Amino acid sequence: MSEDRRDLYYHDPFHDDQRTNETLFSFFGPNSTVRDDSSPPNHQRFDPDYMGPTPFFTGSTDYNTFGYSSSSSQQLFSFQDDQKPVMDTGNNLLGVIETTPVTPNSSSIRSSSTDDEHELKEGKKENQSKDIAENGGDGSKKVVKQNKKEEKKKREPRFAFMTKSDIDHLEDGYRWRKYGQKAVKNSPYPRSYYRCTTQKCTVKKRVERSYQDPSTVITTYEGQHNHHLPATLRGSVGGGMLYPPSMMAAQGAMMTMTGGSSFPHEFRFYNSISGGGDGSSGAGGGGSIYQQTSLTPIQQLQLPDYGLLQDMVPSMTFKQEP
DNA sequence: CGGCTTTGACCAGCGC
DNA sequence: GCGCTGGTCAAAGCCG
Repeated sequence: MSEDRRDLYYHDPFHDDQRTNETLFSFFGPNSTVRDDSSPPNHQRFDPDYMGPTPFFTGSTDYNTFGYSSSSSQQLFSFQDDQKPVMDTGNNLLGVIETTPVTPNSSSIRSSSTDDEHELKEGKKENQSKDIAENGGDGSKKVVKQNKKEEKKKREPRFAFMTKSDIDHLEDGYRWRKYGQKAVKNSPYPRSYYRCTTQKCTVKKRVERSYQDPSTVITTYEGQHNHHLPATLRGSVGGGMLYPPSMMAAQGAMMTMTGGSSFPHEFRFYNSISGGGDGSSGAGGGGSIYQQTSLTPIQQLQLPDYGLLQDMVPSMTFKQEP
């Protein structure tokens, strides 16, 4: 990994409070004023029935809803166009969603180029393994290499999500299996690798804590779920549970980046007000109560090519700051 | 006992 | 070509 890469990732001061708050973060719709309680009827979309056969990440719902299961109150997310060159940070769209309870000073934003090439490796490696397996173990290396190159072009949609949380692995309604952990260069915090436990679901996520802001957890989702939420978790959803922003936002991101159905022109945030609990057992206890909270788009950063973004996400309207 | 985490080893890409 | 780094594998152990 080059220093440049890391710089791209960490360069923007995560706690830069000096940025304008006026920048329109158009993910939230043309008028960009994130909706609040005066929400449309479908704001009960946490109802598993509402979710219906459409899992998060599949991009068939009309818009996103956030749930939140941790004590954190702020999220930062970025969309990444995996069809673009690795170093093209211009394809990263970032924003901060700040909920009402959060301290205003904590608003921040950063560039998150993340490591596109890593997912290339992932894809290649995974496919390589598959190829080997399918070829009887010592299959043709040529075939493997060829497939590598082919795979290099294919990338799963990714969505980086930053959350202020004491909890590393936020509940998001899906079941994950940790398959690796690596120390991250220049960071005291390791990066954990998770895979969706559902068979044939290739969604992965990386979770790491920002070394610059240990209170911030960076979650990167990769791929799209091809299944429903786990029944047990879904059940708890109906019981007043919520999904943390990670998944909800990611879902919206996926919808967007993959050119799925209409992009949510509003984000709704459900803020946990669980009664004194740690809030981390979002999918489990069912004791948490979620309060709908309006979101305020804070700012956008590094959107050098709005035309490109528009192409990427035709269902959205991007506005450039003067 | 099944599912999950841990952890060291291995592999591949990239920069020098 | 070599070393560094990130990502994955897989065996071992843990836990409910």
